[in-house]
Amino acid sequence: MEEKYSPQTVESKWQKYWADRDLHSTVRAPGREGFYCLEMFPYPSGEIHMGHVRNYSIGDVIARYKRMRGCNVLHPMGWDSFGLPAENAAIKHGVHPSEWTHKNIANMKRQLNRMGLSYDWDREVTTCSPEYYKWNQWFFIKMLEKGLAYKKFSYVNWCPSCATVLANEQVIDEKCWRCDSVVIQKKLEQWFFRITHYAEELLQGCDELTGWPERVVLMQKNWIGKGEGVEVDFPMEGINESLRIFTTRPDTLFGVTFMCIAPEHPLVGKLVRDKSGLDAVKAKYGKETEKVGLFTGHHAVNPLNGDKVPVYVANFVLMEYGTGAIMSVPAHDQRDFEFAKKYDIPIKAVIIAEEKSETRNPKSETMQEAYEDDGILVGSGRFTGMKSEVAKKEIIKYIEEKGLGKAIVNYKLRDWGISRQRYWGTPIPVIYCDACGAVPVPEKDLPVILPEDVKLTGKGSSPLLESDSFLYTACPNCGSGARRETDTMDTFVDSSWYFIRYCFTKGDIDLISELRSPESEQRYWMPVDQYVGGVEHAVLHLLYSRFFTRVLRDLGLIQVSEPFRNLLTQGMVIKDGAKMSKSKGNVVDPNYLIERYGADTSRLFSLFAAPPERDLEWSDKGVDGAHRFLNRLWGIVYKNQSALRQANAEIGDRANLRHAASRLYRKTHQTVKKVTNDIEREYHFNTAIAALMELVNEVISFEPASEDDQAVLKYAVEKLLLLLSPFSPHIAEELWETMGNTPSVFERSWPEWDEEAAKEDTIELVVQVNGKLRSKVMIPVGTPDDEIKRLALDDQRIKETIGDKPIKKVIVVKGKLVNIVIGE
RNA sequence: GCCGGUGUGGUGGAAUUGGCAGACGCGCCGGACUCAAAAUCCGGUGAGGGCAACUUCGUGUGGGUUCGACUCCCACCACCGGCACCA
Repeated sequence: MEEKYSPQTVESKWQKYWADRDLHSTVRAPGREGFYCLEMFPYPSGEIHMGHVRNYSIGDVIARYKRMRGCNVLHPMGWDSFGLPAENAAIKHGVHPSEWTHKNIANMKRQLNRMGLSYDWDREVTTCSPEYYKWNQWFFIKMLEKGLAYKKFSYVNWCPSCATVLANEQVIDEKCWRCDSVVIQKKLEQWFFRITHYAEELLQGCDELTGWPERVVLMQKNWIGKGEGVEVDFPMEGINESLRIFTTRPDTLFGVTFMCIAPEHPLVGKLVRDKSGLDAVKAKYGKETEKVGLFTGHHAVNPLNGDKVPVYVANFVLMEYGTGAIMSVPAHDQRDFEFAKKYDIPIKAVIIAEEKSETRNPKSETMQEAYEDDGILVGSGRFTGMKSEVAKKEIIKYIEEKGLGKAIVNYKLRDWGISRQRYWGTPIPVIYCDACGAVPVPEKDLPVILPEDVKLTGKGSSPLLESDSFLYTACPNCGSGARRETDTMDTFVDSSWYFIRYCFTKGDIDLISELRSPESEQRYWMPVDQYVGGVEHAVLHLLYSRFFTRVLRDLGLIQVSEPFRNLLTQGMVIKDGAKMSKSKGNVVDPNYLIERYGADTSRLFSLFAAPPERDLEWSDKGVDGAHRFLNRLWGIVYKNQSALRQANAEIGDRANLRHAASRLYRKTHQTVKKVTNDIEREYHFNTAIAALMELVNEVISFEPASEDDQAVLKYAVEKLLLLLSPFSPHIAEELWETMGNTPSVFERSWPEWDEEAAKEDTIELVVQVNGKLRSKVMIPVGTPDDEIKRLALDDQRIKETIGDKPIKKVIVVKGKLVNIVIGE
């Protein structure tokens, strides 16, 4: 054994050992409890960053811990390898996206292995390989059959100068990221996935996500945005039309004083004569906060009270939500209130607060702002006097009975637009034939291979239009000349089901037969037991995956509805108060860190500096501290190596141990207990590591003087190494072997603790007077309450504090403290 | 605006059920080793007062509940994140 700890030597030795023995590959073991541990796979940008180090260290601790607890652990890794950066590199450097991507994958795989992560590479997934994206295409075709995929016109970001579509991320301050031209919205025909079909189920399913952080579940609920209300038809006066509106506040129906419709509302053409006025409203559509309206000259009739109200076209009414038309109640909606003030429209209060007060119940004429709360109805015909809550139900009932409208549920969730006018993605498997229209590519012709002979210039629209061999084909229906769809799929499609692909080994498998098999591996592994990743995916990826899981379930391919049982969202890595980023120039390069300190130190620090879900403030000095800790541990084993090798494995009668040995023995059990509980309880690795540091401190101050002492020392160090191994696996293996044990440490079980051995025999009893600490008394564990009371009152300092004041009460908290309450 | 989160020493963070606030690490101070420095090791380290024993204050602010509050309740402030004309 070297005197000095050399991470490079130790780490490469054990990485080779693990690889040679295939220690991390997993096979299904029926009868043995499976545990599927998954971290979000990276985009192969070329280099790993500190966010990866943190994410994958967390996942690796969980995987290694669960293995030692006897679980059969599936811990796979792969590459989210379609996407824009590859294409940008091609435009900039002329290198093919495929070449660029595969080079990056090779480099990043080497880096991940250098971190000592326990992945089963036999299941590696690469989304840009035809054997993977073939199934994107297969799912697409099935979804098309089921009506879950469809095509419609939709707005996209369009740069007029580059003549191409931009992803939202490429639009910066409404300008093109490359040429700074103002981006416009262009209407194009796009493919969509009907995620709204599952809106209600995805919302209901949120309640089952008990292993997810509450805030993520909440974000999903808000994103789905369920709104329960009613649709009501307002007949138009003088023309044979009616205006259908949606409202969640039917209790305010009697307060309607005007109506608004969206500029794209179908009735606009019929109602509006003033084209320039309409254009003015359209110009202010969308993001503008200023409210602009145009009176159409027409009126609608409130079917509940017969009121004639003016109809406006307004810039703030969205065509995509509800019916694209609203009833406006200025007295009870702030936005309507502002609009009414601007255009001098009457305000009619129909709800008053339950508690009577001038400020809460201003007159309609003197209102300064809308009263948006619930209350009691006034001036609302037969519903006057009802509480809002009751009135909502009664009015909906009335409307339905009279055939004026119906109760309805709306969601903010929109269908998922998956078309991208980009090259580096999964080709959408559709062929356009003049005679037959849009025809799906038959299953037997899958995959539709992404062609290699494409020049990427960044100019023009979809790059696939450049490849004649790809573009021109025969119609699968009639055989006549046809063209392929040139759009590719959003890369979020790739990541919506990769966790299912991991259930099988890599290669060109027939995924569908595998899934359908009654013996299917997926039945054993799914759902993912622990998913670890950044919170930035709280809605998109995590929602799409939940959607896809349901789609696959309804196709009869999988059995679960929810893909991820437990979710851990780790915080960002921060330096100098900001997220690490190249533009801020505050990045720390993991390669440098690993080269200088080793993987064990890097892992240890990223786990120790903060609990996983919180942001981690980077500290170079903190890394030094973690490194010192491992050095100290190395020193202990080096200094005591012969004693550790030769000592008895068995400890004699505990009662015969001298005080220091007994103390260390107890501390060892306490540490096993604390580390285990900290990992089990929300993965609090930072406090688990702190406990290991405490044990190391104890071991260092322990001087073994007898055989019994040496046995205790050996016992303590062995437990210490087992407990440390998930965090810093290489050094744990090395020292484990040095002590004369057979590798691998990971083939040992996680240590158990003995509750009796962990117990202190004496405790320091805290004595308070009126809640203030006044003295401490050493007492044996198990001292009866009466005795504790007597000891506390007998204490010299307590006697002095109390003096001759009357004792009102004495409170004894078992094993902790005594509080003596005295009078003045 | 709506929803959520977080506020604790010089600093990252502990405090598991309402029971010793500041575990562990960093930094800093002092000491040992050294010609010297680095590394390492040992000791100290919330603030104020006191020679000292000790004592007062102290977990964003203000109130409350309790024998006892970082922890529970009410009101407020600051910062961070998500959504945002959603009818």
